[in-house]
Amino acid sequence: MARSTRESILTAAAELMRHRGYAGVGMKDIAEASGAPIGSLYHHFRGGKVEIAREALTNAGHAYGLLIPAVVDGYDDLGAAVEGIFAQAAEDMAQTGFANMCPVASVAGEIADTVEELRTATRDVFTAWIDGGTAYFVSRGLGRTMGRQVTLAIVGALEGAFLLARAMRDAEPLLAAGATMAPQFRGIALVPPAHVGGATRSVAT
Amino acid sequence: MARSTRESILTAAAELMRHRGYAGVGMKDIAEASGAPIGSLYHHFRGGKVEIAREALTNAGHAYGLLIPAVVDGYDDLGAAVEGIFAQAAEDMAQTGFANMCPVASVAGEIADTVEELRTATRDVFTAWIDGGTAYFVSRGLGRTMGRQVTLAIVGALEGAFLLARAMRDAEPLLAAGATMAPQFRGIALVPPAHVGGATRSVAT
DNA sequence: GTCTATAGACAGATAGAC
DNA sequence: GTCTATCTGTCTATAGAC
Repeated sequence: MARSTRESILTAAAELMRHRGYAGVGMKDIAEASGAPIGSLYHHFRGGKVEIAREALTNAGHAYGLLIPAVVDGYDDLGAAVEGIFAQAAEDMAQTGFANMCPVASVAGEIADTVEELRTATRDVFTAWIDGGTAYFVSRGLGRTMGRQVTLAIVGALEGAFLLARAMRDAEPLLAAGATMAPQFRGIALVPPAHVGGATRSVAT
Repeated sequence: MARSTRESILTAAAELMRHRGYAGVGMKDIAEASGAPIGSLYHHFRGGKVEIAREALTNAGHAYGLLIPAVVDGYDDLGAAVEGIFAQAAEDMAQTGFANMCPVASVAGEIADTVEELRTATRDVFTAWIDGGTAYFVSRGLGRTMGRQVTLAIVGALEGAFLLARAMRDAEPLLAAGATMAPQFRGIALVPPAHVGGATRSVAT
């Protein structure tokens, strides 16, 4: 899965931080999980823990940014698409024993006021999601303003519902979010996706 | 503000964890911020850091659970109320320099898979919010099913939008959430609140 | 570029004087 | 019930052999 040492360090860090956040993960944990000794971590990432986290979050963020468009590709009605996103998320969560999907969210709340370099990293990930989602919805025929608002609402509701679902070990918050947001958009048509299709959905990091 | 030593320890812990999460706050930090020496922390909380966090989160959770009903009290239309909640949240956030409103959310994502005692504490807080919110909306004339779904959706969307807003240092996610959810509920009437009025909105812990 | 050993600071927790 | 001194373990980071 991970060819280089560098890569295995990043995937190990992302996986650990997804579960335990930033401060809860030690360099020793990352070393053990990646199979690399501590020295290698500092050899590949001279910036230490912060740099590892920054790159791990950025990589994971890019991967997760593809998920929403991949799911929406299968729908031609915005309301149905929104419902599908949350239903898919609920299913994934239940299958993974309610572990959070994305390390970015786990870390973002913890470091927003303290580690500026990581705050900007999470901000950049969120911004990329929102800009990318907006562009995607525009390509599916929505107006730019509406595309952006829908993307912001979906991403925000997803992250919050994940938080509740993890703490409660129950998918109800995700389903309630979908059920509440979807009717609003029912009847709004999406034009067929322009690209050929490629992107497949993948849950694991 | 905080009379007893015990109380000042809990408010200091809640305030610190609101900004830095659980693992990011040390006992020494709590001691310094509360004015109590380390020994006092263990005298009052034999369970150590976990017990302090558990009680701090529970207390803060109760306080924040009153906020949504307090805001909604001022509205007689569900759509306007939903919009009001997010507008209010956006205003508060901007005023506090985008610090998260509630320590429960900051901590919940970090410990859901690792510190079971704190996970149940956050779960209990969320459950109390949802049950309390449902009961409140029922008292305002909504059906139980809809009241619960609306509460779940509001709480989830709020937490997620807070996360985005903190990372981005921008209130747009909160406003987008309100704008997206509100129209759905416009025209659904709320009967006047039963109680006399008392509860005033308070942002600080 | 890989890996070991360890420095130096700090964590959570405790004992016990007052 | 308050507070100090300290124990033990772990943290991030580094030095330097290979």
